[in-house]
Amino acid sequence: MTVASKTVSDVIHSHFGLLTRAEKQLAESLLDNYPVSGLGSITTIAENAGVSTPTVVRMVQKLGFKGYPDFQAHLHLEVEATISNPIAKHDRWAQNAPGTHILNRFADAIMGNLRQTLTDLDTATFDSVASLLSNRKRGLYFVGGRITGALAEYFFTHMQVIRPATTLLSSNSSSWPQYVLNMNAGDILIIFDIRRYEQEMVSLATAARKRGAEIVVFTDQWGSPAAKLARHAFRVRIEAPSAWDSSVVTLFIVEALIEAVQNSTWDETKERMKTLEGLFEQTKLFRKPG
Amino acid sequence: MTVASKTVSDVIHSHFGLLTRAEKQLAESLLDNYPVSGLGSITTIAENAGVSTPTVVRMVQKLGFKGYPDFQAHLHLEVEATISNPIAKHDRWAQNAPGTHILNRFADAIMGNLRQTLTDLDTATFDSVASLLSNRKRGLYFVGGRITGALAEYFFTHMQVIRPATTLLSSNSSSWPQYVLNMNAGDILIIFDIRRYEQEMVSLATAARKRGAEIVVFTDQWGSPAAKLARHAFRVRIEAPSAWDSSVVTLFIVEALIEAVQNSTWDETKERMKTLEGLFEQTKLFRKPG
DNA sequence: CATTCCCTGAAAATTTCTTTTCATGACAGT
DNA sequence: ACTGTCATGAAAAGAAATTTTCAGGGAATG
Repeated sequence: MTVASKTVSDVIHSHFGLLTRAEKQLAESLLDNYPVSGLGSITTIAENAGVSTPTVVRMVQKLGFKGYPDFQAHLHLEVEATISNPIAKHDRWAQNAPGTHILNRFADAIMGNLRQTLTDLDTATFDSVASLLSNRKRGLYFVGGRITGALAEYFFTHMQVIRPATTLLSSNSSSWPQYVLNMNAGDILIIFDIRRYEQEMVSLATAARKRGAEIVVFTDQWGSPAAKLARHAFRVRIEAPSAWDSSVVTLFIVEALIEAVQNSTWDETKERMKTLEGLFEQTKLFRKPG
Repeated sequence: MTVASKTVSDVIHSHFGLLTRAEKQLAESLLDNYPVSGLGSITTIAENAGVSTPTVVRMVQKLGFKGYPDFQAHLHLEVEATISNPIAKHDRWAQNAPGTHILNRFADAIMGNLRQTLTDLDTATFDSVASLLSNRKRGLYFVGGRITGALAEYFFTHMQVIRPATTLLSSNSSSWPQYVLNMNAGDILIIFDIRRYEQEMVSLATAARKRGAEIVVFTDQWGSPAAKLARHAFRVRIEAPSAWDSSVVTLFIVEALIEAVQNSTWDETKERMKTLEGLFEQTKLFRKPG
């Protein structure tokens, strides 16, 4: 094979599937902090990756290099190309693409959203919500709109594993009254409502409040009307260089909450997850193999 | 002497007057294309400078380094500092919270994931996939697993607005054969498969391939087995300070793709969205006000 | 349960790199 | 011109890195 035109990183990726366990471990170590991680001697990088030097030799040969020195020479060329090219000085995220590539523009926007959201976010709110969701006596109800329904589902799927009494409301508002009927005082309704706010969300929130439920809202910086009825609201920045809004930061908050809840009830959660594993295994036995 | 705070370049400059003819020659060779020129072995840089290796040793010792390896280690650190660190690391993202707050730790992790993913990502792959998805003659099929199903749904919901012929497969694998039956050659199957890879995904991918479908896989850095059958695969970093993997960066790629597709077919999409608006309005009229 | 295959790292063998030694030659001062 | 000093690189010695060999071990297969 010819290695000339492709970067070492490319070569590693294109061969990744063919690598063995120790080799994958090494490859990851190399790609982590690439390409600087490959600057040292074969002994050094073997140690950093936790593999033996023969593994290094075998892998670089498998990748098509003559030997470690050859491999390193290619890396040096790349380092040189990266450093000596002033434009490449990381005003861009994705290499080998213009700074105006959609990936780079998106990355900039998401960074800004994340920073702004976290600046505005009150960590006390976050902690309070995490604590609310950790309380197993409270039932959880998740609901999202047309677009945000997927986020609600994502949140629900995780919480369902972590704790009992979690319910995902259908995106179809006609079925909501039945869910409200089942809500008890102290239950929590988690609403995702991003702009083009859905009118029905307010009705749902009002009805839930009447049943004594607490409301947590994920919305954008302008605020869903449902946020006014909420005990806690997360105002997330959603701007993207796109005709669509970005849910990346919202998902970020959701994942952080999942971890916070899981962490605060780990002992109980651990048991649940073990049991779940068992159930999955059983389910597999019921099925015919692929 | 301590070399810690000063760069190697500084040290060379400050000692330049004390250097002999051959050493000055070597020093200039090093400063030319600094610091990359010092990456190779002592033999290499001696040759490049046109001096002998003992001259190199004598000079670096004169500069205060223990020996050539010591000298080179310092250079490596400088190269690393120059290359990495594209965005200054925030000691804390969320104000008024300790740096160890889950939000801050999560933000660090996601930033690392995003950076790493974009470094590894081939923009040509991204563009190819965007182009594939933009082709309205190709039917689109989305499928995800237990956790990633929400991502598939999110992607699907957007693409459904942007273009016709999009289908979301149920997470339940028993219904997949019927979908495969409807696939035509050239159709595209978008698979989300993150670790704890689901065995059925490979079967699905194989079956789809037999029907002539192209496969695009979203997976993690270790790679779903289904990725081997794929025309294109996105390897996304998913590590988080959590018992769960993070889907944030995956969602990022999805959103960027949505925008890329939408952008490349804006004229057609615009019409569709207008029509859709109208349909939503109509639906509202059918309902009683909340 | 035996067998095969292949990954893996310890250790040896080999190559390369780094340092030291030392002879040569240039130059300055006498 | 003689002598001492010092820079310089060839070559040897020493150290480290790289590659190869090989045996143990684990997973897959029959």
